[in-house]
Amino acid sequence: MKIDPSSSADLSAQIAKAIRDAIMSGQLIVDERLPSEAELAEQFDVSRTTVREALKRLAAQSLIRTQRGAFGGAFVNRLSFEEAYGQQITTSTLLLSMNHVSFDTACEARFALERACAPLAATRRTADQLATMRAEIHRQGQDGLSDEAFCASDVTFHRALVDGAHNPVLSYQLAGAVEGMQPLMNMITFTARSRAEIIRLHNRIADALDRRDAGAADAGLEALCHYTQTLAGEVLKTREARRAP
Amino acid sequence: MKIDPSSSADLSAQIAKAIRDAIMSGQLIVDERLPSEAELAEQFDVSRTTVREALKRLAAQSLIRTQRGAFGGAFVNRLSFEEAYGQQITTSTLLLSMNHVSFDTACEARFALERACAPLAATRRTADQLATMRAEIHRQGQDGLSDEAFCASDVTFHRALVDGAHNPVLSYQLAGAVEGMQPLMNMITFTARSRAEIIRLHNRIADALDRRDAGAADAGLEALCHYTQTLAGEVLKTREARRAP
DNA sequence: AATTTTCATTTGTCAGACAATTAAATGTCT
DNA sequence: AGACATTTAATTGTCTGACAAATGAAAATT
Repeated sequence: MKIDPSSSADLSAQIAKAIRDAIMSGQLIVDERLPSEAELAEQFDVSRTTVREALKRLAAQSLIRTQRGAFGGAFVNRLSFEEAYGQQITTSTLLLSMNHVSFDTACEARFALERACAPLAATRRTADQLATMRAEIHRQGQDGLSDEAFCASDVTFHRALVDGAHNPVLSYQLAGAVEGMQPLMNMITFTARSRAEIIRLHNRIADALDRRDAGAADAGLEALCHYTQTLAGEVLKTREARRAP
Repeated sequence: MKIDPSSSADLSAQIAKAIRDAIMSGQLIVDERLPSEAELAEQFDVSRTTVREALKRLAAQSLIRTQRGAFGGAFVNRLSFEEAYGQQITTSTLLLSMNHVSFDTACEARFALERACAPLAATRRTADQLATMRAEIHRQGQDGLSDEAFCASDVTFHRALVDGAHNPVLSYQLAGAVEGMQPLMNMITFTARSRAEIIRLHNRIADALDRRDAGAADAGLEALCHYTQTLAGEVLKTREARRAP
């Protein structure tokens, strides 16, 4: 492996890219041990410091893991769904918060994706997922629940719905869409009346999945999407009125 | 900011987490300059080396960018859709290839998500997206096209469809689903007959979007999903028969 | 045979140095 | 005064050399 010294990029970035490419192309396979830092430093003709910075970049993407001690080293990491969820959520959250994505756009995307899961969930959902959804609906009706806790319960409810499709790839993709929206959802103040309406729609969706009725589940999600956007629209209108009376 | 020395994790990982949390919670805003490496080293009571490794971790996630020279430093980066696409694709690709995700599962997820875009694309697609789709269909019919080139054109076609929904959040999410599947799609050998059938279905979808007929577009995608899975099933069956005759 | 000790290897951290870059500050000339 | 060249200070990028900490293998001991 060699590095282009004429490139303007940092050496550590170039080395990270070279190793990343090797992993993605299959030249380095899962659990394979990379050469030691000292060996890599020699191969790339850079200092150990630079190699280490490159390895930290890869570790940040969960592409490698490191272990100290003799027979330790850096190993190609099997990217787990668990780790991938985390990264998806981090990226999605920041993407939404940093790019002035409107509530409507994010909401539309989230529910469009969630509705894609509905037919599969109607067919495949187990008693387990249904129980989670019912439990969260119950929690959402409790008195003294903060808006944050209500939103968190909402996320759990929807993740159970998505998991009902029993497709890990869908669950992974939806993790970003559902959890990434939480900060935006947290901006809404949920009145007792709006909570009641959301709970009603949640029940409608849970009932539909209970009956394995894909069409009804989809309609319930559509209604929930519409209601959420209406709610957000009202909150926004109120705020603007308060700012410029 | 302080660091827990009793924790087992690397100092650089802890520092990276502390800064990442500050960014995600809004304590550090976009384009804000972080303290210099020397200052951070003093604040966290570690060496500059360790701080640098932490910053490289954050840079790998596109959370910060660095600039040399006086008045340079590390700045909180506005995560662009562009950068997020890239990370999504990297993560999705590795996730699929490293976890023995079956073709059917990946295919199901991809088309479920894509069908979520269809109704929006039928309403909002511009002439631009339609032109891209038609052009790619034309390319797909050319003689002497390699399987890889055919797949690449397929990706472009589907991304145009997704972009037709004119929802950047959807486009971002689908980038992972569509492009992450490319290595799996590349494993299929496309015969002249199967290419013709795929082109027929692509035309059917493009026609539906042309007419702004959401139902027909959805049906076309469903048919394409089914055909793709059939095709993959046959390829798999052939390979197994060859391995154990 | 089981246990303890030693040892070599490897990553994690540190201190100090210098190169490269860059924008501001300063100086110089017209 | 304004345009241009030079200096300067701050900051990241890289290197060197060192030591600590962890860890599994091998050797020594019981």
